[in-house]
Amino acid sequence: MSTVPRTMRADAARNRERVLAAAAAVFAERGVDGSLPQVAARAGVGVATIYRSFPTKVDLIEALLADRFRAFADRLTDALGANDPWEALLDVLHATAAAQVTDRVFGQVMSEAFSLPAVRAERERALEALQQLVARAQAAGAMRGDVVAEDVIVLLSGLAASPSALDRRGRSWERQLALAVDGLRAQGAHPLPRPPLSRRRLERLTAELRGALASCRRG
Amino acid sequence: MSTVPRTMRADAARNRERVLAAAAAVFAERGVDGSLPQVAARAGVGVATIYRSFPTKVDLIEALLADRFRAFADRLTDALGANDPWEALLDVLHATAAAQVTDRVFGQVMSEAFSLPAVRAERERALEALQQLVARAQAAGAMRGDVVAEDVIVLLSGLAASPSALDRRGRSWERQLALAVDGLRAQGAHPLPRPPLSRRRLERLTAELRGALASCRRG
DNA sequence: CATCGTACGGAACGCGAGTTCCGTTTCAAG
DNA sequence: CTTGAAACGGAACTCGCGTTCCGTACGATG
Repeated sequence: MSTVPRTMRADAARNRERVLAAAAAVFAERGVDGSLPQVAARAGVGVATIYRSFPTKVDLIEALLADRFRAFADRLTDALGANDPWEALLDVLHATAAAQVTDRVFGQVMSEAFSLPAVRAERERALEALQQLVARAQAAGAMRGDVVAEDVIVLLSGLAASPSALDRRGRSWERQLALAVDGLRAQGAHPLPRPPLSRRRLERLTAELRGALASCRRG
Repeated sequence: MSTVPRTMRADAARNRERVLAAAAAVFAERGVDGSLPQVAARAGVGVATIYRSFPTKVDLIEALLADRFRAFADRLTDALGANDPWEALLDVLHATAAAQVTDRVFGQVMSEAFSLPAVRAERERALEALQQLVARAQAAGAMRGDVVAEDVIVLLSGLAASPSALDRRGRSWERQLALAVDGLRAQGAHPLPRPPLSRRRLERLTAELRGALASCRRG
């Protein structure tokens, strides 16, 4: 009867990192449509090696997304300590949009995989910080009073999915963000029709938006 | 030597219409991810029958999209005759967003396939009418002066790709549209960074956005 | 250095897509 | 009604995906 080794073998650990790095690059460029053969080739590894660390493609993507959502939540939490909550919110929106443009899979996840189990904890943390930040920006009089955190999430999702998100060089997503931000200001706001998407409904809708990840689970 | 028949056979014409109707339904619901087996089943027809009218899947989709873009261009052209250009623009935006929510493939095409050859003519017509309408709304003082027609297209694309577009029942896309529209008003506008996407670059970016249609061409 | 078992790469599997082939059916002209 | 061509449906082909299998190689232990 052999003892169970407590640590991974050296080559296994090394390959796990290689796979993660390659996956980050491939999914950043191609989004969830990036394929495991592509990841394996980029990592200089066989496909089966991926499966030794990640049971399915979705697990691999979730591992990457957890990081992105954690950074998002961290930015929001940090912003809560700022003097000017509105300006702090704008900074977070800019930084997050920039991350979405750089990382296509993160841009997609905002609208597609918002409900992935692995990112649930970070998503909750992010939403709660965002709610507080929105409330403070509204209390400061800079932000219109009739928007909620979910509206901001939907806004970011749309921004990431629009053509301007692909314009890395021209950065025209900054222009679209500025346009959208002007719609969030208290100054000159017109009443909004319809109630906002509830958090629960937002999760349900994002779960069915685009079949890419869902069909992975099926197959 | 036989004479070439000038008209289609009766059953062929009937099946062509059935295929178009089924394709409209399937692609409206599933977007470009709808499959030809689904269309064939819905039309009560074999897959090969589709290919007798449409050489490839993309040709079938383009046939549907030409209609949608024509309606878009028509709405814009009609709006040019209105008394209040700003209100007329808002009506067009609302009607178009509603069409995108109802027809998922039309929503996707705004952001994915703006550059399809078959819709080129209608797209040009739509853009030119939109440019005029924007100019008039700006001249009337209701619309901010630093936006261009391409900004509006990008805005619609983002709206169609956001989770709120799936909320058919709650119609929360109307809320997001109202939010975006407030960003287009002259009142309280803040200067925009970056130049807008040029029409050419917009076409190029939408051509590569999401590989769904592009990969059809490849395969 | 020997050896045991973990981790390896690449071939193979199943699936569903878009597309094509082919024997059969159906339309319509004579 | 006959008959030839056009159109039919569904099987079959190719492709790439996610996933699994298996003989081989190599890192860790004594």
